[in-house]
Amino acid sequence: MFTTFPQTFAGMKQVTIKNIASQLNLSVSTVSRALNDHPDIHIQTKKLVKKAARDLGYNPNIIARSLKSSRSNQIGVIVPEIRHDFFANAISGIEEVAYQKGYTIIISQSNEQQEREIINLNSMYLHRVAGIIVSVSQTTTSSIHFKKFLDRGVKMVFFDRVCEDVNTPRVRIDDMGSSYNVVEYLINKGYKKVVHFAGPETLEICKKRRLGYEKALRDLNVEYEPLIFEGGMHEDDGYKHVDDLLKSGINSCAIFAVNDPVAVGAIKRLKEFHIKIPEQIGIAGFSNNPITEMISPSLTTVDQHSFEMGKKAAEILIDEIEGKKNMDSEFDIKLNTKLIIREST
Amino acid sequence: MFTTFPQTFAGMKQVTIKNIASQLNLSVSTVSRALNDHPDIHIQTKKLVKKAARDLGYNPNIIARSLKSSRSNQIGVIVPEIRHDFFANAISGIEEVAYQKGYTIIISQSNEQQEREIINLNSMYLHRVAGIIVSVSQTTTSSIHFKKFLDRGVKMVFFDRVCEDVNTPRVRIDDMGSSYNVVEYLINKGYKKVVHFAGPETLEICKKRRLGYEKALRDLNVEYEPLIFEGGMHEDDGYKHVDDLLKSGINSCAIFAVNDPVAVGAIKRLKEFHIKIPEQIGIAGFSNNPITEMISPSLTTVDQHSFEMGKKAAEILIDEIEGKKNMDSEFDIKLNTKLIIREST
DNA sequence: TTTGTGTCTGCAAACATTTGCAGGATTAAC
DNA sequence: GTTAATCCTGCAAATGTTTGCAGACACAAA
Repeated sequence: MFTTFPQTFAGMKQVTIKNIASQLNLSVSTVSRALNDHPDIHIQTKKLVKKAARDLGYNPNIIARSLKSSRSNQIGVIVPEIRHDFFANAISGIEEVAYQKGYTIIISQSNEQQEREIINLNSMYLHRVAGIIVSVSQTTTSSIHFKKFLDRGVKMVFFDRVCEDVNTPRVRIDDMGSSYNVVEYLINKGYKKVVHFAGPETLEICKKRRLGYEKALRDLNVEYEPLIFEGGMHEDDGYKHVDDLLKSGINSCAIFAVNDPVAVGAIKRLKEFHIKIPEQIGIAGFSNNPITEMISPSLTTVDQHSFEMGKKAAEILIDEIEGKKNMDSEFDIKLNTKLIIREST
Repeated sequence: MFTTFPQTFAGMKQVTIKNIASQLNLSVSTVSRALNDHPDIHIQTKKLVKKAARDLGYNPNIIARSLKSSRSNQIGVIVPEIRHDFFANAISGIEEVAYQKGYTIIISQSNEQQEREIINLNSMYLHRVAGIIVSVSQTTTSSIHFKKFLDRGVKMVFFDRVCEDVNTPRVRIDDMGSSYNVVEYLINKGYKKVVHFAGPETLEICKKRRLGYEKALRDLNVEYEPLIFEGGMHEDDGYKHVDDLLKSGINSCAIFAVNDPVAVGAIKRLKEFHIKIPEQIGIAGFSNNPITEMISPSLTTVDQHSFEMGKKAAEILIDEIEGKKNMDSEFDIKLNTKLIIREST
C-alpha cells in the first residue's frame, strides 16, 4: 500500500491534466495555469491542484507540450564517431551541462560520411530539437546542408571540426598556435630537424596544424625545408611514415605527428628498428589520448581539453536557445591547449 | 532558383498536411492516408499527393505523430559514463543498429549516481521513448526505479552491468567463466600463486569475476588460499594494491586484476620497484582497453566486444519494441569473450 | 444605480497527426 | 429495378497542452 511511487500498472492510462481537472471540478485551463504558476490563479487553487497532481502521479506530457510550442528541450549532437576518445569526452561534457540546464541530448554519428551527416541533421530537425552541436565529418566537402537548416532557423554550434563558410559560433582550439608551440619546443630542445606526419588536407584542423609547423620553421630560422609525410590519422599511417622517413636517409630528428594515434604508430615502428627515443628520434603527438601516458616511452602531446570543449559548446548553444546574448557567441572561441611534455622528447 | 532544397527561410511556417490538402482540394485525412500508403486511397491520388508533398517540401511532424500514437522512435540509453572506453564503444554499437532500423538514440549518463539514474529514467519516460537500454550505476542499490517503469510498460534491456532482480533481457559477458579462463591460463603458464585485485562487491560483474577466480583455484587444486585485495576500479587502486601485496611478503606470483585500469596501475607500481614483468610477477587485466596494447609491457587481458554488446542490446530492444519475438529476449545473453595474451604474462 | 476595478476561472481554438465510421459513386449481379 | 459489392473520400474526434479572450463575481466609488 505504501510504495514510494504512485500506484501504476502496465497499460494504465497516463494521468493528464484533464483527470486532475475533473477530479477537482475545475477546467483544464485552470489546472494548466495553476501548475505553471500563472499569476491569474488563486494561491489556494494552486495548492489544491498541485497536491492533486502529486497524489494522482501526474506527469506533464512533454510531447504535447512541444507540439504546442513547436520546440523541444532536446539538443542534437552529431559527431564523426562516438567511440573516439576525443568525442566521447566532448559528449560527456555536453551531456553534463545539458543535464544541468534541463536539456536532454540526442546523439548520432556520421561515421565520417557526409551523406549520413545530412540524414542525421534532417532527423534532428524533424524532432524539433532546440539546437544542434556538430563536429563535421572528414568527407564533408559542402556546407549546403548546414546552411539549409540554419536558414530554417535551427540554432547550431560547431566544435573542433568546424565548418568555415557558415556563420555560427565555433568552439575549437588554436590548432595552428598549438602546433607552433610543439615545434618551437622541439627545436629549443635541440633537435636539429623536425619533420611532420600530417593528416588529410581536407580536414581544416590538419591543415592548421601543418601551417603551424611551417610557420614555426620559418619564424625560427631553421636552415632546412619543411619535410612533410601526408596520410591518414590512424596508427598504421604513422607506422608507414617511419619507413618512408628512414628510407629518405634521415635517422636523427624529431617527429611532430598530427595526432596521437599516428605518433603511437610511429613509436611502434621506431621500436621495431631499435631506434632510441628520445635520444635519436624524438616524437610528439596531439590530443593527449589516455594511451599517451601509458605507452613506453610516454608521449609528449597537446591536451585539447575535450571535456571542456563539449561543455563550452553546450553552454553557448543553450544561451543562444534561451536568447541570452552570450558575448562569446559571435566569436570563434579558441580554447587554450596545454603542451604536455613526457619521455618521448 | 534551382537549389537542391525547397525554398525556405528563417521563421517560415512549416509545411503541413493541411497545406497539401487545401492546395489539392482534398481533405487532410485523404492526404494523410495517401502519404502513409493506405490501401483505401486511389493510386492516382497517392501520386498526386506525394508529388505535392515533395514540391512543397513537406516533412511530417514527428512530434504530432508521437503525440497521437503516444510512442516515439527514440531509444534511451543510460550509462554510468559516456567517456569510458567501454561505454563509448557500446554506445557506438547501439547507435549503429538504431540508425539502421530508423531509430534515434537519446543518451544520458548517471555519473555512477543512483539518484541521477532515476532522474534520467524519468525524463526518458516523459519523452515517451520506445525503449531504454541501461547499464546500471555503481551506487545503485535498489531496483525499484527500474521496476516502476517496467510496470508502466516501458521496454528495457540491460547490458554489462545488469540488474539481477528485474525481469528483462540482459546482454553481458560471462564474467565468471571469463575470469576462470584467465586464472586457468595463468596457472597453466606456471605461476605458483595467483592473487586477485578485486573491485567493489556491490557491482555484480566484480563479484562474478571474483567468483570465477575462486572457482578456478578450487577446481585446479592449487594448494594455497585465494588472496584478494579489494578496492575500486581505478588506476590508483591497482597502484596501492601492489604495495599491500609486497608488504605481505609475496614477491613472485601472477596478478589477476578486475579490470585494465587496475592492472595498469599495478604495472606502474611494479615498474617503480623494478620488478620484472612477466618473469617475477605476471599480470592480467580485463576489458581490452586500447591502453593495454600500448603499455609496456603490453597487457594480457579479456576482450569484451563492447561494440557488439551494444549492437546486440539494441537489436533485442528493437525486436521487442516491434513485437518480434526474439528467442534471445527471454534469456540472459552471454557474449563470448576472448582472452588476449600479451607480454605481461 | 451605475461604473469601475480587481481577482479568479472557463470556453474554445490551436498545434499536426491518425483513424473509426459513414457516405457517395460506380459497377456488377440478380 | 433492386441489392450488393467495391472503391474512394471526408467528417469529426482524439492525442495533451497552452493561451487569448471573455465572463463571473465581489466590492468600492460616484
